[in-house]
Amino acid sequence: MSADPILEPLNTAQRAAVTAPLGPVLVLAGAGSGKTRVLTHRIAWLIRAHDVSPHSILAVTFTNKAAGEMRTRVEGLLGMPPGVLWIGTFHGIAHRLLRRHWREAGLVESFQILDAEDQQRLIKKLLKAEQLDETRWAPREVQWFINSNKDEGRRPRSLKAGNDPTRAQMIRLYTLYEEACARSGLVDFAELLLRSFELWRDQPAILQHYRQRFRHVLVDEFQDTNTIQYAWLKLLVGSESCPFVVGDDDQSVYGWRGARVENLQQFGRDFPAVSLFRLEQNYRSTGAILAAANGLIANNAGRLGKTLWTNGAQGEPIRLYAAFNERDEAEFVCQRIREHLAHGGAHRDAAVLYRSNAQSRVFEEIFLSARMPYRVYGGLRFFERAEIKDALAYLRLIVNRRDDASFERVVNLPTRGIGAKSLDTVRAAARTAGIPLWEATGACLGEALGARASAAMRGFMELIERLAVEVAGLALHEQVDRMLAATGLIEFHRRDNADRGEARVENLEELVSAARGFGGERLETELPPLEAFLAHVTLESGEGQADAWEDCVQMMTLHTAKGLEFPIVFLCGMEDGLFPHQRSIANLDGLEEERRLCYVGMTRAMRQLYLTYAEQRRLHGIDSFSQPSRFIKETPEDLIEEVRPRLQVRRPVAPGRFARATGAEQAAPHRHAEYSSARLRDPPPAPGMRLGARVRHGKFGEGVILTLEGSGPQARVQVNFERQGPKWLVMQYAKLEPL
DNA sequence: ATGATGATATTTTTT
DNA sequence: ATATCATCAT
Repeated sequence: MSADPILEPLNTAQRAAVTAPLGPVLVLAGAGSGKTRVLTHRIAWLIRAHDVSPHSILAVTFTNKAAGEMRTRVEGLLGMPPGVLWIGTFHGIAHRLLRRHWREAGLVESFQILDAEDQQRLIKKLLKAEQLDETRWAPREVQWFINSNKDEGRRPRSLKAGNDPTRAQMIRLYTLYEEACARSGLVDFAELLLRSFELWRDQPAILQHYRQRFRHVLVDEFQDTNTIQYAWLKLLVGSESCPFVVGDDDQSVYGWRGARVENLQQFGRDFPAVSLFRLEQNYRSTGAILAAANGLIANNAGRLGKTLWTNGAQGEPIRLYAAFNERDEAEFVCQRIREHLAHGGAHRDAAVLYRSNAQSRVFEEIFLSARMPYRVYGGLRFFERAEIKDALAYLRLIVNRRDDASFERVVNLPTRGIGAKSLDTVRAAARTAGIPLWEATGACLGEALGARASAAMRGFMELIERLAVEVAGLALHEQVDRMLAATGLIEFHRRDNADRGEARVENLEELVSAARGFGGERLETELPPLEAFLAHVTLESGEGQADAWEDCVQMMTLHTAKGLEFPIVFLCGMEDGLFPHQRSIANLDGLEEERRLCYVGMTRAMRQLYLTYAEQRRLHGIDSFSQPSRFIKETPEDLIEEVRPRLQVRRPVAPGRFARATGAEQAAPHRHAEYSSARLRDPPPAPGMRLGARVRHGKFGEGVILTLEGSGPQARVQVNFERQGPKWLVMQYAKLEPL
């Protein structure tokens, strides 16, 4: 047993979980405790020790990356491809089911997947058709209403408006949206899950089949499951199968998009026979980093309880840097990375983590001028680029003429003389007849449409029909290539003389390469290559930037960093209002989720952890002062070493105070001591600016003065705004108006 | 059909 | 500050 590659590399707790008796298992796995390892070794163990057929194992993850990693690692353990074993994301697996059982699920065979952007466009179209004001009915909110109801398993008919007219309208829009999707053969992300749940719920024979097949269901990141995902799992598992779920309540950071941490506790109630395991030994971080993270997360109530520990060294203290402003912050980080490089380190060892994407800008500027190579994660991905989506829309029309979203997108792209009026005619016809735009257009030709418009429309329809015929039987990349030529998309962008045109042509050419490289292996349901490709690109829209493996400083949001690790981590923008974010500060749940996010950030660090904040930060064009993040104060003080204590000289308060500061203050690392010592005895810096006075700000609206510091134009003032909460402002720039 | 203008919002993101 | 987006004018 000692040379056993499956059990030998595991510690006691991991081994206990992997070899747990066949039955429901819940593994609470702390950050860096070998979560994926337990999952993959469990799969290998089932196959080897229990002679379980890979055919009867289903492993579910949230991201394609995690699914891919799991597949590779299982393959490595078994020394062969796991073949029939199903490993995939919730959405990927739901999609697979719907392709197989499209008829029973009430879909059309060639249904296409709508991504978030497509969905919003469709909603906007609906609002316009309904002549609803977009300021009253924000598309984002309609979208949120629809998606969150789907995530909770609710169809429009099961919703009650009560006496709420707003809600009634929302429900109506949800209904209209569903009808539009059905007409067009479109399925959004949430629909994939809900629809496959309903498929099982309403088709006992099909459910029975999968229940019998998947005797072992493994789930990663269980704390991120939403209501419908959990219901789906429960339905599948029934009373016969063995669910093996792994999660960490302390890393639940997706509550805002429907994830239910409570599912962890619920699992215990739904499966009373559960075996519970805790993985608390951490293999990633130093003792100091773990102690800091543990100390911070201890401030959350209602945890399942878990304390990470390590056999390793205590390591270096957590470093705290109080920057003068956001540029100083970025320069400090840059400097520290340089030192790391000077000691022989690599760029990629360092990660800059922040709460919101906007923060990356300053770092980019500073890094650029310092010639520090970096890579920003997140942002637009390849298949989300406008020109790529245009091209895909053509391909989707070739596959499914009823796809209204795609029709609208490209009917006049490149421009072929089909104007808004003609389209309105067609839309009206489609709406009254309840048919797709494509059909409606056919009916309008020569009748409702004038001669010119008819000719243009006919040209468009013939183009699609001709392409569909021409392209049939060609290799996938030739299909794409032919389409690009025939539609004139390439030509269209080539004519765009602005330099973005060139980039777009390149991207379109890249799309052809992507098609050439598309294996289409997966998906047992033998989808035709083009349709498989289209599903693939919306479900796995690919990495943000191609050169992922160059030696660059890594920059990303805290959310994106979840699941990753780096030797050196900089947690930046540690300011109240930014992190925890202003919008989360008000309620306890929101604040606790932010705290977990901070915990996630800290536990990404292997050797060194830096916390930085800026005393003054320009955000949305205005400078404001903020307090250091409460998360800094919640981190045990003895673990923190201030890199450079604040120098009074750098603070633009009253001019008279400038003379004092000398380097001598370096020796006194008194944390935060001077923060709260506001000097309230100063005279009011401007007429009407007193404590408690009401003021108006151009951007923030009205508020009440809480604190005044300093005098003259350099004075700072803290105002509690009705809408945005408390803010520090510089009097000189704030242009406050007394009320 | 294209570009200028002005209003508006600006946490986090996968699929 | 800045990006996006709708509306309007050319």
